[in-house]
Amino acid sequence: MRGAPTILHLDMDAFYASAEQAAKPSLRGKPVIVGGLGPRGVVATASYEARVFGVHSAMAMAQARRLCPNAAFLIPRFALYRKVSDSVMRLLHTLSPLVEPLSLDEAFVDLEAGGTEATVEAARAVGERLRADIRAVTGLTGSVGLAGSKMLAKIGSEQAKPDGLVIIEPGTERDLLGPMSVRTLPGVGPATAETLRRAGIHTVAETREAGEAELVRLLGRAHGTSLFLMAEGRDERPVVAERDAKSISVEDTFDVDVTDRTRVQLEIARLADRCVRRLREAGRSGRTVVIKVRRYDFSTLTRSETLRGPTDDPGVVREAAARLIDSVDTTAGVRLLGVGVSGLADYTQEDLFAQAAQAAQAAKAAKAAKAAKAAQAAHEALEDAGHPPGPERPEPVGERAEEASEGAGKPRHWLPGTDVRHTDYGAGWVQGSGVGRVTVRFEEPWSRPGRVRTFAVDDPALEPSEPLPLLRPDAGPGPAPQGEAADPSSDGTTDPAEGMGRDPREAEGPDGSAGAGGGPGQGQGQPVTSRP
DNA sequence: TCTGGGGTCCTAGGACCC
DNA sequence: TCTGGGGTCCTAGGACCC
Repeated sequence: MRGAPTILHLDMDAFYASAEQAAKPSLRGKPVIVGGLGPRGVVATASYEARVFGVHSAMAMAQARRLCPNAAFLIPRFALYRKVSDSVMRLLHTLSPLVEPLSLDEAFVDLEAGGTEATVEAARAVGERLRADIRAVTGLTGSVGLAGSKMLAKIGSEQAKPDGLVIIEPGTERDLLGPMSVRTLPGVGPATAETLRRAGIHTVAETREAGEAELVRLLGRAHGTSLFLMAEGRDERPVVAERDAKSISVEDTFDVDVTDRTRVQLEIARLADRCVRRLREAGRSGRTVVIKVRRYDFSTLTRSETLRGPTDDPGVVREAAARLIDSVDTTAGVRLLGVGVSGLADYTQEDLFAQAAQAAQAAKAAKAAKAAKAAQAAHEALEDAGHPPGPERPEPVGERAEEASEGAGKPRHWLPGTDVRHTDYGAGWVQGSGVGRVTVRFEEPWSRPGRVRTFAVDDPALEPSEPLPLLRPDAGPGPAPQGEAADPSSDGTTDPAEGMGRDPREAEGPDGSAGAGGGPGQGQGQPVTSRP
């Protein structure tokens, strides 16, 4: 606990949905729901307009559609969010070297380590300037919490939402926390809340009164003690920058449960390859291979195997994963499969060869030993199950053959929300598709709301394209505008929400680039100030 | 049309070792 | 031949977070 509110927590407001609204002028002021669009998708982020209807993160997409049928439903565009996130994180690094990102849209900053004076006034000034800079650089809004600890800074940013700043002054923590729900405290989810509720504990004050011993009895050592400290407003966790990942994993939920054993094995092999690709991109290698299986009834299990040494060899990981799935009964159907690697080691350029050779050798040895064991186990299992042991080599079925040739025929899937470019109409995004047609809205982040046109899905004039930046790139020469764009127009009087919800029919034709507004380059802040 | 995908941390039991 | 006491590693599961 610090005597001054020098721990800052930034949380971007409805991040994915706001980014989509900034990118798509026709969606501003309207409900936007970003998430998986398949039959088993969930909501990643709902815009504030959609939240009014009761839509929230992690809700099944099907339910969101029932609650808010008129929303725009879009798939996430992580490439765009990462870019925006990077520029926000760069701004945070100008405040302090100690920045701890929690996700693409959230981070702690230790202002004290950045030399900010330890006073309420100085902290507030830094927080407000940051908010203005974020708006100027990204066109989006973020909320800021400032306090003497991480927990309270985070509670502060939550209270500040949307588009605000809250300071929790040191000394006021206990009184502030007392009446709040115990769910407010970090680490208290549905299960813990239920355990506490059964013990008659609902608020932070009641948690405090229960005492540490009782909390430890209810929740175990680590959880109990940390909860007691949090309830007292005591939180000494430091802001930690640059934490290395400890595991890397990939998983897929299938639209329909998979029962075919061959398909299960194929999917596991694909996931293993994807996982290794990610591993290599991160320049790491790992020693423990984990598979994850979620069955038809949502029950989930994991199986893991630790190799003799770290590897980033796709063959080694694929084979380990294959052995692991062999031990799992999937006959009733699986809804999800996953492959992960943990026990990560750095994989540096110098010892690349030595390490690779060593890992390969170790893996080989482990493989030989395990393979013998696995073969024996498999043999027994088969006999138990009443199957004749023997080399079953199922042929690929038709389904697989089709999948394999999918790339060649190029049947294009136009997913709602994705970027496209048309040779005549320019940049736009897919609004929907079906029965051989695709509907595209032609607009750019800095244009007025655009027009909709419909094409055949295989129209050669239509191509997938990259996300455009949210603010019009500076056309002129010279340095890119940055932080000190604390210009007077950033004081909140020109809200990016203005000019929203305009009738698309008013918009000018999709003649493209030279369109509306524009303004004298960037740094002015607002993504769109178009007016009638 | 119930329930994504990518992580972190903790617990607990058994193996193994000194 | 009734139970030692830790430590560490591995595996599996679960809670939680965004």
